[in-house]
Amino acid sequence: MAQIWDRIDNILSGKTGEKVRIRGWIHRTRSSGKLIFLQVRDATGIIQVTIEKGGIPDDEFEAAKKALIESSVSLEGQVIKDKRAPGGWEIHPESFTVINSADIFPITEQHSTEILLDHRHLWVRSQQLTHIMKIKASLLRIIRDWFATHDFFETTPSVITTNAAEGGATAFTFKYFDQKAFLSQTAQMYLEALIFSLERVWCLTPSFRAEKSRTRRHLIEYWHLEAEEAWLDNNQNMALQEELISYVCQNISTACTSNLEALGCNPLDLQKITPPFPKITYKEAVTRLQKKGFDFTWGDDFGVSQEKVLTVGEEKPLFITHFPQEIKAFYMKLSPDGKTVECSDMLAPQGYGEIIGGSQRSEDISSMKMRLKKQGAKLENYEWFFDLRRFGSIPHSGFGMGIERLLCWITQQEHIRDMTPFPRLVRRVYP
RNA sequence: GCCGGCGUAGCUCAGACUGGUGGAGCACCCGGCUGUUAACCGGGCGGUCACCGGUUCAAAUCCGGUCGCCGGCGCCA
Repeated sequence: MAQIWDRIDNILSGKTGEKVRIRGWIHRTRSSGKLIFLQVRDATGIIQVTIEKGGIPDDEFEAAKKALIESSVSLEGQVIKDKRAPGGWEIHPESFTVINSADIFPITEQHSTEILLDHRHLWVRSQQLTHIMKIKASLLRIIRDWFATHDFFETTPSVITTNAAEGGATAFTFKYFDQKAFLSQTAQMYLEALIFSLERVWCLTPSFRAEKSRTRRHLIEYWHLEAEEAWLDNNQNMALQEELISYVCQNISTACTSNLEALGCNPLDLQKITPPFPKITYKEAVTRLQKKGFDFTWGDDFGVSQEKVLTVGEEKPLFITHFPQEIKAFYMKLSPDGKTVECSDMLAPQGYGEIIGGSQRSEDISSMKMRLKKQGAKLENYEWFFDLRRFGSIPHSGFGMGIERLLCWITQQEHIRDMTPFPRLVRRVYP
């Protein structure tokens, strides 16, 4: 027999009739003897259920009174508009069933970071993480929309590889039958191979970095969005990035208004993110830092304090272009000056850090080989990559974005670990 | 990898400086309460003071070591 269940968000917006049937979990519970107040949660919201002694059969009343937080329940009753109820609406049940009477829930109002991470499988039920996961789902949907309407093909490269593109020292290695392989740090090289048939490609894959980073901006495993575009130079590459980020911010602002507000964000701030974004060269950034008293010379890379100073007061993300080749990857195209590369980092405002790194790609095999040798890389692993320059090479560019970094800035949260349900951190791989 | 902080009841913490019979709030259980918003009131349950060693008549407390967790930096998205 089919039963129709009402959604709590519909009840709270007054869209359902007077009699409703819901199922969910007890979020909070209070009792004053002959009156029980339950906050019941489903995937769409929370509503107060008020049960009077005598309003339902006595055994159901006693079961409801005894049920602890996170017990699963179903009930049927009248919807009443009442100012005293959180949300303005409540249900007065005629029948009430405890599906599973929960054990004592280990997470209470007071809790340390450690306990929350140890009980992550239960903490994912929290309002904070629920709002973030809903926004993340919207974020991914909006990104797919944008690429689909800009002539990109979504592709599915492997996350198992023999080249550690970022140098090798920070890649996870594992036994691949009788060979050694790495967990991917980037899909970029594979995307480059795909532009020769598809021209504009993108992908979303996990990337893995075996760096012992202990910061609020790092995950060992993160969702990496990467795109590669045939025929585009670095300026056109940046134009794509600012369009994409703006589109995402505009649409998140309207699609996730209540979730953003629940997290303490003002959705209108995201409306202000429109192209173009400010752009400065690495050289200008160095000058700015020196003027502010930093002991910083050409060739140094920016640390956290430098990034904060450069982005302070900015509403929009900031592009920094043309870094010295020595501090950037071997595959970036050398600029005409011979010292810098055609690249750009997009820094989020308020010190949320680099959210996108992009560049025009080198087509010069010998210069790439020279730079790889300096890193001590094994050139034979890159032969297939050089082949891409031997068979119809063209100008092309691409970029990579950390989804969780972007989400952390959009939701203005403290720590990147809350941007993913089961964060993998240096000292934490369970649960 | 470097620097710093923390570890006491299921949870959050006080007690440590100045060694002398381990505490509070929350959770949970029992009782009371028909409008609660982290409800409230009364009672109860609850401990290898992270672990190992040392000093001492006596160690949660002082000393040494180990382990675990958190924060920051570096590296990066």
